[in-house]
Amino acid sequence: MTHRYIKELGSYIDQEVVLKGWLAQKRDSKGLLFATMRDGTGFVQVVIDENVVGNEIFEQAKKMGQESSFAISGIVKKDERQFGGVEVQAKSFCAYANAEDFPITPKEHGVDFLMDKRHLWLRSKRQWAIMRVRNTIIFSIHEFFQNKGFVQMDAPIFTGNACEGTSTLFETDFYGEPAYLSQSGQLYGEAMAMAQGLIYTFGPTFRAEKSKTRRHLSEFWMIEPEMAFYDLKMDMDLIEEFVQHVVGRVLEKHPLELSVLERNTEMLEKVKLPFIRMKYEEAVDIIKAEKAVNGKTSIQLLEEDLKALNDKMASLQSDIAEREAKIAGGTLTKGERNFTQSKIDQLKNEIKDLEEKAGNIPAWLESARNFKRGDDFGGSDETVLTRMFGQPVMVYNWPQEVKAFYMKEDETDKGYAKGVDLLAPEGYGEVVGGGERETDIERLKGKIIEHELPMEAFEWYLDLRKFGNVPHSGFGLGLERMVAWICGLQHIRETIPFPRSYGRLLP
RNA sequence: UCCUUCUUAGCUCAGCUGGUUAGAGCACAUGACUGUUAAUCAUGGGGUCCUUGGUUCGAGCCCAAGAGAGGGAGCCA
Repeated sequence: MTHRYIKELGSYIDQEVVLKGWLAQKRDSKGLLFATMRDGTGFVQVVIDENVVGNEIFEQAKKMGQESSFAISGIVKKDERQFGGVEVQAKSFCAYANAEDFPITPKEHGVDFLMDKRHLWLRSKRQWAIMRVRNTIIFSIHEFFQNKGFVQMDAPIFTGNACEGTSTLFETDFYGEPAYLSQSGQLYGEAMAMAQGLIYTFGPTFRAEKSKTRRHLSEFWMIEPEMAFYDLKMDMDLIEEFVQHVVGRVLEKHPLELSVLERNTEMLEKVKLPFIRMKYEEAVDIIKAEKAVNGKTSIQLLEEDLKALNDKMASLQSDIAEREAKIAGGTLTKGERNFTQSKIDQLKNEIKDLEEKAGNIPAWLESARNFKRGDDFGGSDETVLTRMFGQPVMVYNWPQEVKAFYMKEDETDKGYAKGVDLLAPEGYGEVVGGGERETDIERLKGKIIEHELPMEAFEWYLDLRKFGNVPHSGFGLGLERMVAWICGLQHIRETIPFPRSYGRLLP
């Protein structure tokens, strides 16, 4: 008999298999033990019957703590009630190592606690599902670009200059000289595109901002394609094809994982070509409620959302009151009382979250009303704009001042840069940012001076314009934001195995 | 950096107007139960109430400072 993985059990119905893995959860009653085994490829319930395996082995199995490692052989049975549709009836059992007092119990835990235990948290079903989806996203990104003949390149991590001159960078000592950890590989990508035509980078990126929000990490992974002979329009066409490809692959390969994550896939099904595209000025009209979408302005929609939140909170409150009355009634069994009590705790937490959300809306309303034309979008503006459509929105032709120095000015739309941001719906914000690059060397020099960047650090970059200058474009994708959006996660920290953020260096 | 909320058992939380020996559930341990899916029953162990200082006859609760965390703003992908 050969070792099989849980994932493949569907093709071994009524056959005997060997499984090796860890104990995710167990329940026992007299002579019968239900153990949920996980082996990395999935989760399956194993039933161990004292009459089958014998008293000694049964006792041994019963003693296993959560996350003990063990192997079994047994018959695969179809059972629609089970996660994955099968269960295994054990014929023999063999322990590898017992585990005691595993800290992550089937109870709810706080984020801080779980982050301290991240090395163990990764084993839980939800984290398992996220990491599987992350893997598919990474693979499908490579697949997309490789199929189109793009060459993957690695940009340096140590750099001598702050590329866009804006963000705070991590400073290190490079043989006595200050060096910075890369915040973007894009300028190097441009150089390589002039050598290979179509390229993409896929590497780590660092930002030293002391941000504590659900959208930020200090270390994250970025994908930056760069294409010679592409203008802004071709860039946008590529972005939407690319995003649709990645989302499509996840939908295709991970229905089970998405259901573990309770992801509403309806929103993902809407990621279809062509995406909504609009110029910055039109987006501003919508944010400022000067223009309605589907008969509603942003302000009306936000006010409706606020009301809906308040209604929801009121209904949860009455739900809690009802359950509390039940407990006070005193007719419940102990089990029912516990269940009701934990339900109440859950509802209270839900209310807390809703209160936080509702608390933000007035500020967002205010910021939408007072939005200053010409400014960059804030987090709330992005949320408001995509909220109007419920699908990804591409905003292009931004005021030059808010975009990086290398963005090309639109000849027919003076003062606007040919940049584009792809905003994901449901509050996930900017997932992709890109645009057509400035080719006029004099203008580039002017911008470098304007942005007060050290000219000598950009000499090599300016060389790219001196030798066979061509129109070219590219974009950058934040991997973790993409994972958060596709998985529908509250927090970006769950999207990467070991997140690094302000105040978090371990584990 | 600013605004805001929080810190009580291994975990999630309750703790009234400042008043006797600080509670619950989960988890854990022992026992009972042959089909469980966070819902069986009984018993048991488990506390630096974040830290420091102050007010008070008396502080988990009030005041001050500090540390850590959550959410938001700014900045960004």
